[in-house]
Amino acid sequence: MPENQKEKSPSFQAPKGMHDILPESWPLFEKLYKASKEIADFYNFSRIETPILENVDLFVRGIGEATDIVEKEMYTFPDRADRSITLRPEGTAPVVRSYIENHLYNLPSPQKFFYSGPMFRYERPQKGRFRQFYQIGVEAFGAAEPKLDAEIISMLKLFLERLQLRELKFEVNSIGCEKCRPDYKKALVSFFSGKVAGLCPDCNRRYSNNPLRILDCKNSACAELRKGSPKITDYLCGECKSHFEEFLSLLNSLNISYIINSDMVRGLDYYTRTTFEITSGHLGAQKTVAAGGRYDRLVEEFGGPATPAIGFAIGMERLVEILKALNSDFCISAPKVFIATIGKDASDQGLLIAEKLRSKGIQAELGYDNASLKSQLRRADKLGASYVFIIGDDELKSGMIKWKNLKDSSQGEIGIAAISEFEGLYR
RNA sequence: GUGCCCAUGGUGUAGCGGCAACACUAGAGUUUGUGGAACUCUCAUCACGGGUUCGAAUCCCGUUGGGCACCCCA
Repeated sequence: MPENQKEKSPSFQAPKGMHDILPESWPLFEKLYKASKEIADFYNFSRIETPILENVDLFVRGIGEATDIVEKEMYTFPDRADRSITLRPEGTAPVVRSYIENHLYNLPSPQKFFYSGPMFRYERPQKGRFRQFYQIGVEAFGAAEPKLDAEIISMLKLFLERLQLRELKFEVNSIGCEKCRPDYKKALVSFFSGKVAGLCPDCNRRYSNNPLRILDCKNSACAELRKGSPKITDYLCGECKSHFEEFLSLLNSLNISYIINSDMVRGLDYYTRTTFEITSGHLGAQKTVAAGGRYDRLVEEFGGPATPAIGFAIGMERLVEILKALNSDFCISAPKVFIATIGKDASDQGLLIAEKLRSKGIQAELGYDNASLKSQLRRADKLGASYVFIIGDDELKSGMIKWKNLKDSSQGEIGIAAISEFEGLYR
């Protein structure tokens, strides 16, 4: 930066609700990626990556036309050939699309996938809620039995435990299938039919649009009015009921503590039977850290063979927020050696030595711009380097480089040619 | 999309109509080649745009961004 020359330039900002992941928090994101890859391997989930852009219809059909996401939260725009393109607001519909398009159902069943990447929702930003946010997701196709549901919850638990997160709440529910849910809806509507006047304006809208949503309204009047309302778990058909019961009993045998929240409703239309949500007390209103459920009808609805499926997604920023709150240690790796040089010739020699060391897998850093030896040492100290090599005219002449151990201040000399055998570098 | 709150160096704050201050961080230096301490110096068109005023960081309007809650969700 040239001094005294401040140019008048427009002040750019990241778009609303979008943020940079800076070097200081990247190690935490990396920790999540690493842990997810590890766990995915244990459970035989393989990596899949879908485009960030999809045709708008995929989400309209998949998530549901009347959902908030589709109605008001999608980034949808025409491309140059006037196709309607959407920045993916979630990961399940794209993976289902890929599963069908690439005929992955011809591979041995079940097929299990995981992915990670940015999602986009045009919402009002808040702590823990962004317009571009990152998710790690998991989808498993081709197994209907509750064993898979329980296994997936267990997988999620193991992942969270890897990150030392134990104070999380597991909530589970079953929202039935296309056979039993309509009966429940009817029962719910008739329960509320006499009470509509007392419900909040939002719930009046829900009453006709999506009565299930009245159940998780936070308005106290609505909470009062729904006391004694019919529970979905009492209306499950025989198959859904035994699926749910078996699922719960497997969670018990796996020693996973959970609570049944029969008011938990998912905002995406594709869910059937098992749904679940993991919440944290460390976040504000946006406390859901991971959520998912079964979607046994979606593959068929998209034109594929009837294939039961289940999946979940983890909100990375929210998890990172918790890790930060817990002061989770993460280290920025320090160079093993800092090469301080005096003069142009030494500086060039320093680059050669650094490159030689790096090619042997040793992390090395250099002084730049002819900074004084003092300031180079100061920087070496701040970076946390273990050793400094000092190269000046004398050293170039004699072929012997000075080394200094920054931890115990010991010093010594070593020949330039023998530098990569310097034993301190391998401790 | 709705309601409320906020915006001063890189960070955290003070200033409340009259010379923009403090702490920390970062960079440079303290007589010529040795870090961590001390000291010195450097780093702000007070988020942006307009208005009121002799005079605005301060008062008013708008914009942008952030936060809390709702809606909804990961």
